[in-house]
Amino acid sequence: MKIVATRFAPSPTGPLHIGGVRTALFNWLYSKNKGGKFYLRIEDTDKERSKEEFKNQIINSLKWIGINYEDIEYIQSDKIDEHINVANELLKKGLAYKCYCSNAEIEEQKKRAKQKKIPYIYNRKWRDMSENDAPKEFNPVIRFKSKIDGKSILNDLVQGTVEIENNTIEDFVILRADGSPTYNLSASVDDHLMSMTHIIRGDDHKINTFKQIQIYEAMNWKVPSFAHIPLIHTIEGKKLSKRDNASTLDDYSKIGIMPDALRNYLLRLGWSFKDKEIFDLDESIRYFNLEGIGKSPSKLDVSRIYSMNEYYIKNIDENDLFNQLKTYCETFKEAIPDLAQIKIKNSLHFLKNKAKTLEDIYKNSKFLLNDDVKIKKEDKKLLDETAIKIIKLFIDDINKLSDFTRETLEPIINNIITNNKTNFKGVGQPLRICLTGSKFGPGIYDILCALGKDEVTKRLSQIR
RNA sequence: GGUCCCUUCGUCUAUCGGUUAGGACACAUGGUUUUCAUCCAUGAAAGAGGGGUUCGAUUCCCCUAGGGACCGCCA
Repeated sequence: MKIVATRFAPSPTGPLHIGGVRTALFNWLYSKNKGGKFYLRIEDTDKERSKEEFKNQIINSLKWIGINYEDIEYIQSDKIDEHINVANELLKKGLAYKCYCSNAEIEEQKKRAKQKKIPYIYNRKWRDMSENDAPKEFNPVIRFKSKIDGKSILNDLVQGTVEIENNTIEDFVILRADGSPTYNLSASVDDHLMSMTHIIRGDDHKINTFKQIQIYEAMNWKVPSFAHIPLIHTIEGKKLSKRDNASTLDDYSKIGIMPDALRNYLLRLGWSFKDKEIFDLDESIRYFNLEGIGKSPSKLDVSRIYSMNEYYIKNIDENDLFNQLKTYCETFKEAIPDLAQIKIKNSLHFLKNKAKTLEDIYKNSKFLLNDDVKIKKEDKKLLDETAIKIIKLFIDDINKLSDFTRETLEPIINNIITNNKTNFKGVGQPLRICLTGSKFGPGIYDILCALGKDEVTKRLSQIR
């Protein structure tokens, strides 16, 4: 039994978006589930548009979400010579041919087809023409001699049996006029060279698959299994593209979405395992299969990403959460000062209760991060005479306290409430504003205890 | 226009001929929490339409409608 090998083969012509990440995830999970290998191959044969920065973005995205690939980094352009050799071999075998049609000629045919409203397909003009008739002025392209009669059948692992009439597939170009290989050639040669057993990719590749299978067969190579997964659609129902906003992993990491949460979300988008919603990493690998992939495209729902992230915030180990928060703050906000680290770590149990993202936790913990409290004008109005009076009473009361805990603070606040004929809000709100600079935030006892007696006294004393 | 694919609550989905069509997110209401949120409970919410096959169809088949992908010397 051959070991399962899958790959993710993006082209570095734009940032990797969330749909591509899901394709990578499915490939990775499938191979891990089978105890196989997973590779990354950078398809950079479009020299014009391929950029180093995109390649790095792709690699960083995979790293961030935890998809690790085999060490060997495949760069498609390294193998161009081998692609060309295969083209020449096909030529020699009579399974490919030189086509001397000019661009203008092809364009003209396309235009005519459009006018007549008939589908354009290259007319195979040079398929059987002699090279003696070839014009000398320009270089030919090499076209693959595609099957004309009958139909081809693809036993797709997701889509089932897909049939297509062979005459709808044209004699596609495998070598350009400048001698460089095209996608369908390069991809099949590379997949063969890399011994891929399963090719899992977006179903926008389905037609390519019929072309590529023909190359495999022409070369007498073993044809891998194919699985075409439905694309992810935008909320408008269109194919997700690089231009859509909130589509790269960076867009999510910068708002404080955690990799595991996004991985879990992406896994459940278009794939299911009974009613199970939460899959930790091990479970993802253990349960992943191709049978669970649905056939219809699914829409990206950001609110589910948030709620998944919220679930992870509330349920993962707090040390883990803290480390992720620390990295997040360093990267996107401000580094957490050493002194504040322990305070925040100890306060995580309540800070995270109000958070859907790491950014929310950061905002909730701002009052611990720096000690100068800025009070907004509108909030300042709430600090009227009675409020100030209550704060002063509170300072006096806690002064006597040796123990600064919820248990000792509760009676103090309750006393102030009764003595001043007010309610909890009447005490809690001014305290909160003075201590944190905000009307909203963690519970008042949580704030008090997290800051400690000295800091509370200090902050409250500045108010007048 | 041609080829191929898809169609269950708003969204992601469960159901492998017999269910009061289930769950999750979002939404609404109520409760807990002496703010906000969390949490808990409850509720509203779906088989595109039409034909078959069958004792019985969401499930199998066909047609229609709607949606999508592809149709490059891009990948």
